[in-house]
Amino acid sequence: MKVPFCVLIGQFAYIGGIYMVTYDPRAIEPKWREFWKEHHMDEAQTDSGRPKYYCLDMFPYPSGSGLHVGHWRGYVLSDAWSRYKRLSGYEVLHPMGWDAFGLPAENDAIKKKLHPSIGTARNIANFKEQLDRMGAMFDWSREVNTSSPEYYKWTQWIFLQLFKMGLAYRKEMPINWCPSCKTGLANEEVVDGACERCGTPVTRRNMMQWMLRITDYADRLVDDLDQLDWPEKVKKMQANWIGRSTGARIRFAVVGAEYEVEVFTTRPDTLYGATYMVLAPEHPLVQQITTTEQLAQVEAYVEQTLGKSQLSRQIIDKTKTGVFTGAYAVNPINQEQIPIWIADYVLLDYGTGAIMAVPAHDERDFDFAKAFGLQIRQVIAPVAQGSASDAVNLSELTEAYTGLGRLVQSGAFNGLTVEDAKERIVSTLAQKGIAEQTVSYKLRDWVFARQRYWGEPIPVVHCEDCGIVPVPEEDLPVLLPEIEQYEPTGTGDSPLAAIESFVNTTCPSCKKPARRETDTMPQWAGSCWYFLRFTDPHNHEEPFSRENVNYWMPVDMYIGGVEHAVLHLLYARFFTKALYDRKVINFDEPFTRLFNQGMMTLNGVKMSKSKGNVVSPEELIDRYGTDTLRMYELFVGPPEIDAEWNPRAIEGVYRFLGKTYRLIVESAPHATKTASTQLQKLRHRFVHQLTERLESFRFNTVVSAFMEYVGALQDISEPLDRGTLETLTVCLAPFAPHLAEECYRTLGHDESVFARSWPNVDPAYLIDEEVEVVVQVNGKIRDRMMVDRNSSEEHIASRASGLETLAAHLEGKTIVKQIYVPGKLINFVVRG
RNA sequence: GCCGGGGUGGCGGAAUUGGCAGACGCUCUGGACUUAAAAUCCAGUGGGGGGAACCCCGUACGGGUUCGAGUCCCGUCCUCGGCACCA
Repeated sequence: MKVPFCVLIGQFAYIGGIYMVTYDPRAIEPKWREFWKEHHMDEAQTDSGRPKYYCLDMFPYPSGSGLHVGHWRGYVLSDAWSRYKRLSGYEVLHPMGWDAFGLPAENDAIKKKLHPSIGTARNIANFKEQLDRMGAMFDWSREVNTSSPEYYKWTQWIFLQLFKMGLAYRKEMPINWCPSCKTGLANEEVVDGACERCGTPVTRRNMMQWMLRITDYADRLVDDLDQLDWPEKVKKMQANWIGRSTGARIRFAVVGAEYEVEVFTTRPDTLYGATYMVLAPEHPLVQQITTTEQLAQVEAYVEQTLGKSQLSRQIIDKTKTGVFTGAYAVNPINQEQIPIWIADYVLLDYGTGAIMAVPAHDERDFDFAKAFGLQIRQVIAPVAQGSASDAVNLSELTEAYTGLGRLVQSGAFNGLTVEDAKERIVSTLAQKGIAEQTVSYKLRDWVFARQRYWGEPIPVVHCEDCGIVPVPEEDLPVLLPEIEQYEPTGTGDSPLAAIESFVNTTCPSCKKPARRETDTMPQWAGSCWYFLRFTDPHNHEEPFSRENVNYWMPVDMYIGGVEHAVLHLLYARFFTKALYDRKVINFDEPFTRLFNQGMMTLNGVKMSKSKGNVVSPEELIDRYGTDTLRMYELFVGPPEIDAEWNPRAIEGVYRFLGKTYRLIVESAPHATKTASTQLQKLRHRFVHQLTERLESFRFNTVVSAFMEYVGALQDISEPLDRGTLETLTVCLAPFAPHLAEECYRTLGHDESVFARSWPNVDPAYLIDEEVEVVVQVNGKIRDRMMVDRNSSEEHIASRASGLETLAAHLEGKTIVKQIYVPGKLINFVVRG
């Protein structure tokens, strides 16, 4: 077999006797990454005079498995957007860092018997190299690492501010406990009753816990969502999570005792229909009101409930169980005596942990009443639609009626609408001091402590005399000790509790011996404020200077996965609001705009190392180059939608870039100075369309716009002009930056293509003198014709109706109507 | 159960305000170049009918509004997320 004669000379290949331009990304890409680095092009300046733009990626947890093409999606998006913003005249801050504390590093360390900081450092180095090959414009001079003492010193500082504001407190309470991770969890970390991280069903465990009073901010966290340019879906998820509902607290006296049972209800209008009450089994009143006859049964039931996991209590089995306490309460509206039950469908930590049960108008109460033969009394009658009277329809209920209507069997309140009755009944009771309007939330305070090693030590000291004493700010950071044994103890104590040299200290206040807090902060702590640190990452005096933080913040564009819709994004908003209240910063929302990129799937499943379906970028880069992979990631589908990896389709993008490169390089030597009208029109239309698609984040169609334009340029026989070639090059720069730099030099420039600015559109070129008008009969297209842009409707109608192609459709019929959409369409409506 | 997103060729997807459905890419077929291949280029590619010009059907399904519906309204099915005994 003969070896073909092929020599590469720069960008030209000599193949079989002719010179051909070849696109060889391997020869192009590394040198431009060097060039950008050398010229510090990725670093954001505060004194450039350009308006600031802060574009942020959700920083990664540096896992051992590295990046796959799914991770690329968000990073490519943010990089293309950042570069576009830069070309559009902004000074762009686009930093990157590491969310480096957390369980996987710790578990991995235990397995490999290697300190977590070592594995973490190695993973970070690997991630950084991978990100580097992406050609992304990250400002590495601002890199942060949440597990470094220089960083977590300030995480601890922020904790102290929260403590001083009364937002951090300790409380003994049952918390979610993951038996596998051997640590407490926040509510947000429990998914379907199981640990979000490892899937083990969580149990309840009574523990003294550090808590953050996020519920104090519930109203602001939900109200301020309105001002954010976020996906509606995410805003709704947060609002649902916070779960604000307005209702009333009503107190019922217990018969023959001094106790009162307070309930929360959103339906005070149904008070006459309350036929029994239910307390959560853990409710403190249970022991006091239970009669001796019922004691054994009640105690057994309480024990049974406490033994149930959250999973089986709330998710698997919703059949109603419960026990009568033997006690009765007095309904304050009609003095009726109703039995008090306990049942596990009432949760201790929502509302007051007790309810008035209205089986006729609540599905759960209905099920319970049916199961235990309790009375069901209808007090709301649906009002037939269109009926003006308040005619009632009192039929036997087969299910709870939860709709609107008017009150019946409700004494003086009969006939009122549900809405009116809610107010009237509460105000009636309020006058006697036994009820008031109130608001309840699903959001709970945040369990802010983990019993693990690899996290920020909580900077407080326990002193026998002074109680809980914060570590003085000047003594921060409280360093995580270098230790040999960091296995979780499982006893509820952190591994730090076993380190005498760490635990034993002196009280900052009275100087007597004292013990350090040994719990660490949850993984979310560091990510609650990293976006602030990026604005001033090397500050040793404070977490950030006011000047810098207020200059760059808030983040203008935040890009990341939707999996953080509630957790991280809610916590970060809470920290921001608290710091705003502490007057540390002058804004109270961190992320003005949020974009959630879709996942990358393979065989319909989310790409992940554990599922064994990852596609690694490395070999793709070797084969096609970074620019091709970048553009493919954008082309694969709408950026917010999950996309299936298609190994074939990347070829198309590669072909396109090769074509583009050849077009520019081959045309450059004989590019004309001036452009024909045709080329001008093509160019301005292209830029117009491109910009529009870009601004609306339709990146997949951005790539098509390039393909169409380059295709059109190839079809043109005349030589291309400089303006066309340069515009195309500049426009390509955000997406295929290496290729754009290369082409820009070929076009004779010495400086970076990013010194240019995004091209303007001259609207004059968007208008055609001749336009195509679609000709329809009864809405069906029968022909099209070219007409002068300024033609009158009469002219167009007469020309169109005379078209040969229309004859058959108009013959023997009368035109009863004519619709004309200027410059677009004429439609004849015919009859007969 | 509740809340949200989505259903368009063989495939990924376009169609921004109701106005040419299927842009762009992949796949496949044919052709050019080549001793041959790769690469590249050209043509075709929703279904059906016809020799042809053309005609009919077609955006999950069933209705409706409209001169005109992928787009708006009502109902149904499927699918993917989120929440889930939150009173």
